[in-house]
Amino acid sequence: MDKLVLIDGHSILNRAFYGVPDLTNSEGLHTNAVYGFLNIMFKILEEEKADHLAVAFDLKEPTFRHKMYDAYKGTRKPMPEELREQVPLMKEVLASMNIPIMTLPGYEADDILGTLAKKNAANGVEVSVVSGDRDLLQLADTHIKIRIPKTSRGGTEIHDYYPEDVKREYQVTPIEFIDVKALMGDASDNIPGVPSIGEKTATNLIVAYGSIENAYAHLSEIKPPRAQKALAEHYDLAQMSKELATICIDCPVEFSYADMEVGNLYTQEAYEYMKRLEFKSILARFDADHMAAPDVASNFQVIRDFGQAEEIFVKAEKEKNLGMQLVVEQGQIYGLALCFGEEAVYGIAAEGFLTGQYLADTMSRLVKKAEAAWVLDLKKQLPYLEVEDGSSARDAQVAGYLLNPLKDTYDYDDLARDYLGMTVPSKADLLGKLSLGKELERGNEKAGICLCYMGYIAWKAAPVLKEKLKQETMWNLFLNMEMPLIYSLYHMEQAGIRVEKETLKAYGDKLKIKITQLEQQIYEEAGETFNINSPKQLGEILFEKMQLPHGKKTKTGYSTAADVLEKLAPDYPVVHDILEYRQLTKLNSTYAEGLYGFIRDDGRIHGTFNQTITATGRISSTEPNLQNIPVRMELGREIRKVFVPEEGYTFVDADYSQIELRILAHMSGDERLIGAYRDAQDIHAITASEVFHIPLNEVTPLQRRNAKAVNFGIVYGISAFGLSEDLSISRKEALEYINKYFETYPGVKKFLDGEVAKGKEMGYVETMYGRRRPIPELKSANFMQRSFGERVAMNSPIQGTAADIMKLAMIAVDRELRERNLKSRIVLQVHDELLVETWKEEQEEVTALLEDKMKHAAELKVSLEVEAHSGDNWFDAK
DNA sequence: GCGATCACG
DNA sequence: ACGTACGTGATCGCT
Repeated sequence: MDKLVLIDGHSILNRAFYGVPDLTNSEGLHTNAVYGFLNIMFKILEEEKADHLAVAFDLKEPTFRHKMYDAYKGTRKPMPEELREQVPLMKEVLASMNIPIMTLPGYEADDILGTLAKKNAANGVEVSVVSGDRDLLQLADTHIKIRIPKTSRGGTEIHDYYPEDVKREYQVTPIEFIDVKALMGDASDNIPGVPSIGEKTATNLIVAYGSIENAYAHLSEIKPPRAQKALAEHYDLAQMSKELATICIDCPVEFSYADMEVGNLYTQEAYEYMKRLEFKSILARFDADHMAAPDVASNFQVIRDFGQAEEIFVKAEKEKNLGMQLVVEQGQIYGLALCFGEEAVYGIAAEGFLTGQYLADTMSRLVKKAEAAWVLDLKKQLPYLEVEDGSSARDAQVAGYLLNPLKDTYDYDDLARDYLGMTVPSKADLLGKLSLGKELERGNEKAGICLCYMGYIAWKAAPVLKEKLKQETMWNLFLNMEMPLIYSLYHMEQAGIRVEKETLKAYGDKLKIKITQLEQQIYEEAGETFNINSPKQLGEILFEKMQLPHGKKTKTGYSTAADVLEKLAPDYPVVHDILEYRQLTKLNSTYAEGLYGFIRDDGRIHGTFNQTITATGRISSTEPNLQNIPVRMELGREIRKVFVPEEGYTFVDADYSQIELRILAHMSGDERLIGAYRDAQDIHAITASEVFHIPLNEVTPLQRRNAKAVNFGIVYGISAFGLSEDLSISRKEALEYINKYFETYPGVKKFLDGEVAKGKEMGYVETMYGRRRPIPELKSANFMQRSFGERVAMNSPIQGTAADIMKLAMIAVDRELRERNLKSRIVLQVHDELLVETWKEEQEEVTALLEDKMKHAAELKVSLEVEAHSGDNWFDAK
């Protein structure tokens, strides 16, 4: 079937500009609109499998509409500079892909689109018109689909309109839609409307009469009288507006169907553009066939012979800088990558005399001899190496994370792209879903190439990463915080935490009994059985069948979130039961059953602590997540009783007291807040006392609660809306609290404003230790995204500095435990808390050590306070 | 694969 | 006017 896609150039560019967070390439060019446009275009081309495509643009010169009406578009808002500069760029990029760009003197893009759409549809072509502008809906027809991209959270979704869809949404046909628009006017195009007729009245009139002309013919019947009078007085205006709003479908545009055929989009020229604009995801579309990338892989050598490997190792021993990579999967070693020059790139497979153990030992030896041995994901390789804290090993992925913590992955192909300007095939490109180790074993050539790339890129990117880290003053952070942390995290993972398997099972069984009871009760109360876990089904039962008053709605239906249900719980027993059911099923599936599956034969859970995930510098925990074990609710908290120390050991748990607020006091330098911490017993009460001007001993529990919420809000990047939600008060009241807080602590206000300003100017904010968080959203033209950026600018330096201090404390504690040859070991880190499995004879020493190292991890203008408790399970040690 | 929900700091 | 508190991960249902 013949298919044609027509794009409204300015409109989509505009959409993309406001929908995509600001992007800038290294030359400082703004690129977000072009990027968004291309993504929409590719998405549609793929969806439609269209073979014909063209993009229409407006010209600057006046059109027939201007001749008709002087003010037409005369007062249109000027385009922001960041967008304006992207228009010519967009055209160049389209031209580089041989996509026709259509303009026509005296006409707008709409007219070109209208003409081509109607003409081609009449010839049996299926036409899609892509625009952000709803005016185009008038073009919808049996064979013309209007496609309007909407930017939503996840990305862009495209809404499609055939005539019946227009009717469903606007109650009128596409042709009638013109009349509606003419009656109500359109400020964005400066089309005048009939005074006092708004969208509702206009729609009603056209639904009733079909057109302005026919409505006028039935003038005397028109209700309300206000509309009747308006139409009578302004009929000529309405008619002119209609002419202005009508898209021309027979303008003299000369593009034939054949002119719009899609050729090869992936030209060398286009490739160069995508590279220059740094559109990585789009570059990925240009497969290897279209690129003339230098063939680095021709130097790669896959080694399976012991003698050859030995010769290489002898050479490698003399090298200062190495790139290496030990391939380990499921406890087995499959190979070693080794690189020390452009022509010294080796992938050594574990085979015959080249055993895994031998390769690992060789790697350990080389790490010891080298000045710097760069690898990817050192922590994963440590179990097989004799490499310790202070070694020459450097992790290129962690370096990549410091340079840009917002990325999802730091694989060798990412590093190659970001720091070497090279497009190399990713592991998935080479092997798909196959495992590298297994393919290496099978002798798959591509696995050898993949292995070589790992070593090569680690080696090649190393000096670039080092230089960038130095330039951005993060080299020290890298070398003295992130690299040592790898070992602390590794030790913690190796240690694992003991979990009483049987007790956990019993806990789960207890939950399951109660769950079954509740389930039955809920079915009875609802009068039918359904899946309580399905928000969709639950919403229908509660808010349709049972007719409970609904609160918020989500995109997909009624919200059944806890905060909504809690409001209903006092009045409806079934809601109360559902809330309890939710709580219990959560505990059972995520914690009881979830954790059970992670208990290894040694009776312990060895989770993974990730160092390159968070935007702020915190670590994260997976498989399982040991940083979100319940504590706030009593029943959930019980689960901590199954986390126990080994025989002869006890738990010592130490956590920082309000570390983030203390950091705020220090970083802001606010004298009053610092003063508050000099004799801080209860910081929230002190805040209440100072903000509300009342003696400390007269602070009511409510005032304290409010002050606490404000303190939290400040750390999160305060907004009146957020605070009002949290406290269930009006926005005005929330704003008053905030203003009072800032009057009391002007230094804090100054600091937070300064961070936002710094973020806007530099594009990033930083922690006390120089860790950066880029905030592209701050430059967004979209209010929501920009506001988010502002909150992030206020929060990240605080949350990130707390993370830094905890990392320093962790490293210090771990080192000290080892240096003193103590048996005790850190088993968990939960952001402001360390849990140490402590040899009973060492309890006193370890407690003192923990307090000392944590308190003195940083010297701030206020003291860092640490609370330590001990117990024979995690519940009791809190 | 994604949204809704809910567990933590 | 816009529509939110900051940072995470696991599970479930559903397309």
